[in-house]
Amino acid sequence: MAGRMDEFVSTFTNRIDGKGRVSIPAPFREVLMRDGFPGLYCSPTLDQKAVDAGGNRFRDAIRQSLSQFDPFSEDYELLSTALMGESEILSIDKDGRTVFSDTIRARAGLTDLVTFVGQGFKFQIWEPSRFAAYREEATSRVRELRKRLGARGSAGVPSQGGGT
Amino acid sequence: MAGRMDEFVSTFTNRIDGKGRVSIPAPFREVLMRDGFPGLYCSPTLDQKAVDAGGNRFRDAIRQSLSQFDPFSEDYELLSTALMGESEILSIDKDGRTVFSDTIRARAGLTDLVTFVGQGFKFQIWEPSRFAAYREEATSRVRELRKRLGARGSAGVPSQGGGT
DNA sequence: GGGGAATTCATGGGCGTCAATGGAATCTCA
DNA sequence: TGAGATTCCATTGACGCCCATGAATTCCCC
Repeated sequence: MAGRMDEFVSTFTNRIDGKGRVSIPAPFREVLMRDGFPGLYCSPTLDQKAVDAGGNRFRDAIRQSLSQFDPFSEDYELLSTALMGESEILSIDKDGRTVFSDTIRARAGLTDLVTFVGQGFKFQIWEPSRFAAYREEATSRVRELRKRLGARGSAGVPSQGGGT
Repeated sequence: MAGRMDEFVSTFTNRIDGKGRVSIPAPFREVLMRDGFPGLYCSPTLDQKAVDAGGNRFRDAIRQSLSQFDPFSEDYELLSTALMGESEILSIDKDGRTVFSDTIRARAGLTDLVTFVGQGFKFQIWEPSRFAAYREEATSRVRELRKRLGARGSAGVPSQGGGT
């Protein structure tokens, strides 16, 4: 897989060892390195049992959305609690591994395997079987969406088979 | 945990010992150190049973928000009384611990555990179970807010499509 | 073109360091 | 002088760092 990428692409599944360590997929490490964030910024995926992660670019997106609120407004309180309070900054060791906190493990329902799903400026962390189910659903929904759009002759949704 | 951060992020819960001492989470100490404030600036959270805390940046934000009011207005009186009058500056010992005043303990309803919630330029001090409830509420309200704004971006970022 | 060497990565284990916590010792002010 | 507070140590458990293994891939040279 060619490097030189500044976005998280593709899906990888790695093992959590006895000490709780997981290797972050090398291509993702490359992106993070390039991004410059000294670690891994993690934030819960609001409507899925998963966790979003990334570097500066991801973090800035969150901060930016907060910045439009008055620092002492109730909205800021709520958002900063939900977004920053629930976020975590994980460190990445010299071997490219990290240790997920209990909170993150619980949130994503992780046991001994983790699936990393590239999503451009961020990636997601899933429990493998849960992700498989989600992907199934997503795929069928896209299929259905295409059918709807196709009926109107739209070129909006590109065709392509299921996936990995 | 990767340092080099200039904002309070994530949530930590520490124990108050028999003498009233609590360790301030190391990452937060790091931020305070960087901020330069010699201690911990504490001010009551206006609409919650909790306490806001931070360094220079936090204190400046309070002043800034006060400055938007006419210094002789009743609003100014009320706010400055609530924000500045009720503020306290706590010291941090060599081991990174502080001792909360009775006022603060009462205001947040603290007993033997404290939860520190990062919120960017400040963090909040909560009694753990009380925070758990608030977090629930915050999360669901953000979810609904996000739905209302119809924002895309599974980053959980409302508006501004935190995308590429 | 093929076989082997060198690389890249994921993974495991041992160990030193640091943070959180508890307790003792010292200090201070009424 | 005594209660509360501040500084100094000690313990323990978590985390970061280094090295080893092994599999899969790439590179290179004959």
